[in-house]
Amino acid sequence: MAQSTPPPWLDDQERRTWLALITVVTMLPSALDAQLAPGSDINYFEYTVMAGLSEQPDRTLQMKHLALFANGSLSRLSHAMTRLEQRGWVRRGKDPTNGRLTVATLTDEGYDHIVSAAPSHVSEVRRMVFDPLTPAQISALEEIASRIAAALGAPDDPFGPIP
Amino acid sequence: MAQSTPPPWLDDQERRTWLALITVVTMLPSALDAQLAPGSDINYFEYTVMAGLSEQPDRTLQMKHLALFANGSLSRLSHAMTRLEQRGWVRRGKDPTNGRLTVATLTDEGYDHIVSAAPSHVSEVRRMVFDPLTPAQISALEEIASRIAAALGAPDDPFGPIP
DNA sequence: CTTGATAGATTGAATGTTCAAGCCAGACGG
DNA sequence: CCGTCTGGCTTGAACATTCAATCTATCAAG
Repeated sequence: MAQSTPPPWLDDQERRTWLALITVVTMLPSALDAQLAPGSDINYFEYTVMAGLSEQPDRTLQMKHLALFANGSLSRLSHAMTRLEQRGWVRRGKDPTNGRLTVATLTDEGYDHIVSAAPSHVSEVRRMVFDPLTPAQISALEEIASRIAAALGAPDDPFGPIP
Repeated sequence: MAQSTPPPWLDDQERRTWLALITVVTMLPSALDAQLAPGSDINYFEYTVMAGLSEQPDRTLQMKHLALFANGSLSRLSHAMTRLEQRGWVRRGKDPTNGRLTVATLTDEGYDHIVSAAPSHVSEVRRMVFDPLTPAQISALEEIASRIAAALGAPDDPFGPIP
């Protein structure tokens, strides 16, 4: 009985799709950084961190959950926090209820800064991603990206279980 | 007459889509690197460079075109070539017909190496991207990613005009 | 010719990310 | 209690990428 072995190479359709996807995957991050840096002096990862905090009660979140939300390692977040802390946009402190947890807080200055950075950032996202797509394609993209994200091992809820 | 101003914020649907897309965009590169590094000692960018060369006549291409194909800057490529050259997988030389062009060539050792790295790489791409999707979704993704890539300013033909 | 301008490519310094090691507080078992 | 273990976080060094400066070969103009 012939074992059905997984098809080894990509066919033409898959090849074209892969090429287009990988182009987006490599160009989108630099495009986001390029838009944020001139006016706001932050990169996209730092933007995500601050935006994540701004939506939390007390604009505060534990490092671990923040890292998960921003799709980054704890180490990367820690370094980023050091930079943001030096600029006074963010603050770290021990969780009073549990001394081994660290919580990150967005300062007022940080809040002002992210609020001023947001509009042009959002409109750039819109221009690059949503404007070129039809409503049906946007809906299709949600499902497609979710499936790939799942195959990559992404957690279902970006904030994870917050006890 | 009310000017139709561009909608400032993302609605729920767009938000979910953006979240899923950005998760893919941030996780896919590290997943590709993680798969390649252990067995092959290269990152995805270096893989793309060598794979691109392997498909050219004489396994040779000019630096500029190679950079375009690999979605990277000339500087990034130059640094990568230095690393690959030190391992003997690639070679640089001046184009005899035009002394200010540099051509990159994949060596036999480089060819062997990329050939041995390819199967597991491709099957990982398949597992992460194509297996989770239906044929209709793959086809939709091609169009969607192409449109976004165009909005990001990607050239139509990844090899560009090669004179 | 000679000069200037420009495209292709390289280089080194600055910046950001990853990786591995280490630190500290609390939980757990004796 | 006391020691060990573990999870959360930080740190510094190694590595890759970006950015700006530089170099070189060609081309165009005078």
